[in-house]
Amino acid sequence: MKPSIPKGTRDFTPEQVAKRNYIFETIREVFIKYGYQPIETSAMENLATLTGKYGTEGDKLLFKVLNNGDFLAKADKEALAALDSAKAVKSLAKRGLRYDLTVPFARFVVMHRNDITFPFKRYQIQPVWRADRPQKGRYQEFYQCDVDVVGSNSLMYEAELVLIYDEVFTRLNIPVTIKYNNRKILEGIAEVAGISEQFVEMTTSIDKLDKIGMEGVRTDMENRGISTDAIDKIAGILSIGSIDEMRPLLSSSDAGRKGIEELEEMSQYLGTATAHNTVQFDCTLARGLSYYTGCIFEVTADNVKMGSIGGGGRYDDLTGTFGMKDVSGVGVSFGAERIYDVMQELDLFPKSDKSALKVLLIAYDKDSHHYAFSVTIKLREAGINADLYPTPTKIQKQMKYANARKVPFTIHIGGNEMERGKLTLKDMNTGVQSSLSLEEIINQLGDH
RNA sequence: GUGGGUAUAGCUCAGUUGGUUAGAGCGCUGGAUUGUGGUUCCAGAGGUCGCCGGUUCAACUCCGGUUACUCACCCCA
Repeated sequence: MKPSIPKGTRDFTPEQVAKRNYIFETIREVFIKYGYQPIETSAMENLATLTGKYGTEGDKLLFKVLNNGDFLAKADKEALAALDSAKAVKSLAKRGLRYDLTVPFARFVVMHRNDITFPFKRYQIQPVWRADRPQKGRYQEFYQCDVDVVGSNSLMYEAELVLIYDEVFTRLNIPVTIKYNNRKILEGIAEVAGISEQFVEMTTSIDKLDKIGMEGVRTDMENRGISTDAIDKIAGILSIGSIDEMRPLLSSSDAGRKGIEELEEMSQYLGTATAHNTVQFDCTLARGLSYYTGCIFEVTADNVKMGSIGGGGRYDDLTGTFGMKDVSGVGVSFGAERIYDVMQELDLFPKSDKSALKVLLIAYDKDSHHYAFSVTIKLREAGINADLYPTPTKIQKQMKYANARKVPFTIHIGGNEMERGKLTLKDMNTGVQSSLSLEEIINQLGDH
């Protein structure tokens, strides 16, 4: 059969894995430095845990895991006869693949509440699955790097998460803009415009601003049934750039005032820190229809045309659906796949790879091949990534292999080397060869 | 869910208004080369032209269907 992989999935070559690990490790190091602890959850969740958490659209994108055994015997015969897939699936699949890391985390918190000390700071770097139509920068299996803290209302954490964004992208050498807003400010805008009941329509529309422009948003809001009066008011407020100018316009709204208060407190915490990237207030930032209730964040790469490479915010009642009330959380996510694409485009990956092979040994005959193997063992004991070509075949062929492996050094061992007890070390970049003892070679390669 | 595009060698792709034995580059294998690679030269292996049907004397080529992949929209990371 012709080999293939499911749509929206990918294989990764050794080179790609090295680059991806570089991103994951950088993110992980920063998370740990800020006091976050790792958790992991199973790829599969009970379907009931997942359904209803992502809206009707999200439910359609859940991967279901078919029940084992004679699953048809226990299936909902009526639903099957009626060809009602949505109804029948409940009796066919009791498990599904996780859609994001936030809902499994909420479940985790509730289930382990007795073992957790709050505020609980956790990070999680794992793949998630969505049965979406794949396209550029969008896959059915992709990694999320989430960092959240639950069990505290302190706006210190909002500031901390901004600093985490700043540090990660500084370390990765990606210039970014970190935008923030507050859901309560958007609520305030809706209230002032007199369309509180159309809040969801308004935010969905505003979220598209950078894509379709203000005129596009106006017509989109019209199509969603928002009055032109309200649209004028909303457009007027959105054109404002600073929190100070916004304050008087939202003074009549409780939510609006609270939102501004929260942003100011976050700014105070941030005030003492120096960010390397642009951190700016953007009242047009809306972030879809998710569960966010307070501050929201979004990160975009400067100089590259790409969707957001990170986002997150405050959610007041994430664990509520699992029966644990009044637990506030705030968190952000890093889009590892898109970060990879950005770094690839800007050529930001480090050239040297510590995990790559350092030296390949080449033997000229059977005797020296055995000798070379013992040298290989000694090099490995000295902590040097070393490999020996499996047979003492034609040198040309062995050198070709060395090139393919992109190894920076080769060690040649034949009768001459064995007699003199000195090995021939070749620098593959310069072509320079030198006759050295094993100790000298270990010293030289160990330094690099 | 809606709408485009593509499908030919392991990979990237050519293939003339339909015409007889379907090509190139890269890669692979062997050789030129008895202790030295990235360059060069020679030779070789490798294809039911995605699948099914239709039109035609004749289909990789035209038409219909189908499947897969892909891009964009919706939504999202």
